[in-house]
Amino acid sequence: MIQLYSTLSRKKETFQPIEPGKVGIYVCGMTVYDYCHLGHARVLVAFDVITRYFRHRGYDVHYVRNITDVDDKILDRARENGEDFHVLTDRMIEAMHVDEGALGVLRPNEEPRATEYMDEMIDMIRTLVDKGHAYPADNGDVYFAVSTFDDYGKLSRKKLEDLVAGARVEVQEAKASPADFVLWKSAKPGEVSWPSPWGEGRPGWHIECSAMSRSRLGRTFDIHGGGPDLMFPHHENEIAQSECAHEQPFVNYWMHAGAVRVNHEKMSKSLGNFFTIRDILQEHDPEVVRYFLISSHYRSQIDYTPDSLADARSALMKFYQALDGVEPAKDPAETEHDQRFMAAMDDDFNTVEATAVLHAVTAELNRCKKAGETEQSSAMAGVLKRLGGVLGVLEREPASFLQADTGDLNADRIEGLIEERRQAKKNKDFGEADRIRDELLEQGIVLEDSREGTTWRRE
RNA sequence: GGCGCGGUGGCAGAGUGGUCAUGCGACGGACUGCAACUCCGUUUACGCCGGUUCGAUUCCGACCCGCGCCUCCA
Repeated sequence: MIQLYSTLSRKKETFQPIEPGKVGIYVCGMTVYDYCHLGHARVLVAFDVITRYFRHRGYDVHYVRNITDVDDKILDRARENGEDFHVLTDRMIEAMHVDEGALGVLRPNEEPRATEYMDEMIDMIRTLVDKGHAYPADNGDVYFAVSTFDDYGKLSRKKLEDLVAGARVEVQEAKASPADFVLWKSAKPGEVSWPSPWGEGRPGWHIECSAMSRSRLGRTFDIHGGGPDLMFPHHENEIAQSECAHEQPFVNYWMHAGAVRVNHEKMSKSLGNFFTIRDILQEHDPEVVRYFLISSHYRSQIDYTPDSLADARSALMKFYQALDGVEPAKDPAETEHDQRFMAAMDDDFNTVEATAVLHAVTAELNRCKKAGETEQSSAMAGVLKRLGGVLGVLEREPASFLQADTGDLNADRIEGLIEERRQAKKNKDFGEADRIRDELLEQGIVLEDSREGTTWRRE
């Protein structure tokens, strides 16, 4: 039984799928006007791990993650760049796929784009207008009337009175109430637009997720996820739209990832302190970044500091060193480690406890290797690969991690020096042997002698 | 101001009403030509004050501190 924390109830609940053995999950993805940053990476990796684990547990997962490819920020950026907005969004979507691929994020089953669902959105807005939940305003916009939905605020636990009274809600004369939000924005001359019963315009941000999730997963589905800052207003508004249009529950479980901070400050677009995935991958192995992200619970806040990836690197180094030189068994028998791993992941996807299991397996693997128990070593390596695979790590050959990016000091040169050193050691010229080792160490190459010979890795 | 989350050992970071987190680091030992890796062992925790309890880091209340959302943001 998988327990997961639902933002709606603010507690862990036993996951009960609508259809036995199946999971429908919708996650709010990117607005594609810029490169993905670490906050995106966190959401991408969190839900990648969650879907991988559901599959590991035998569920048939239908994972939908949308792409917002039309909105004010996109249109503004395209105008600044002097390009068609489609050119911008296509480029950013491609970049996103490259970035998430580097982080080992598997592609969702579907990635619907807002611009492909205009008819569905218009249809839903029409339903909301017909039912009296929405109204066309004098300025040509169509707004959702928040006061018509009694449950408004149930996800974010906000009271409508507070929102209306709050000074930070945009004052917009066309709205009947300050808390109302836009479903359809009328276009000014020359702006990108689509035809609608209310005139030329474009959809508001929230309606796309209501329309696309209904189209891909149905009127009620299992899990809806997203970043922490989407809870309000975005997810709250999605609930209002969908439940008013359909008169049935929208989502059974709401899941939100924790925020990413940078040097103790929230990372955000408005603060301009965000690191893109590309920036980070300039200096760090993508698997290290992924491991860093799963080293904390997906709901907790994490703080990214320039050297916060060092721990993640050490841990992966340890795993890969243990795997090095062992042929992993293909499908080893289930062990108590598997049991412990699943118990951890069943408990709201506790990747931290799960990585502790990885360390336990590694320690056992090292003991077996030391004792020369080839078969047991192979089995343990197989278990380590299997469990790592559920988290999306340890899927490479050890050498590709341990010896990655050697720059101008290539493998042939390193191995040549190792051979020179071997000769020196044979002649008991330890001074020369140490000199070669120090020379390599200065360039970040660590040598490790064992009975079988000398191996090397990046520091 | 409203709503919500959190304060764990040198650091990172889980978790639990009463024997272990885990990793990094430190210390001791084994291994090694010396190292590195690995193994064995040791070490230091639960913001503050009350309450409930045989017993609380874990439950309850107050307090202090930090953070998030309330505005585009994952």
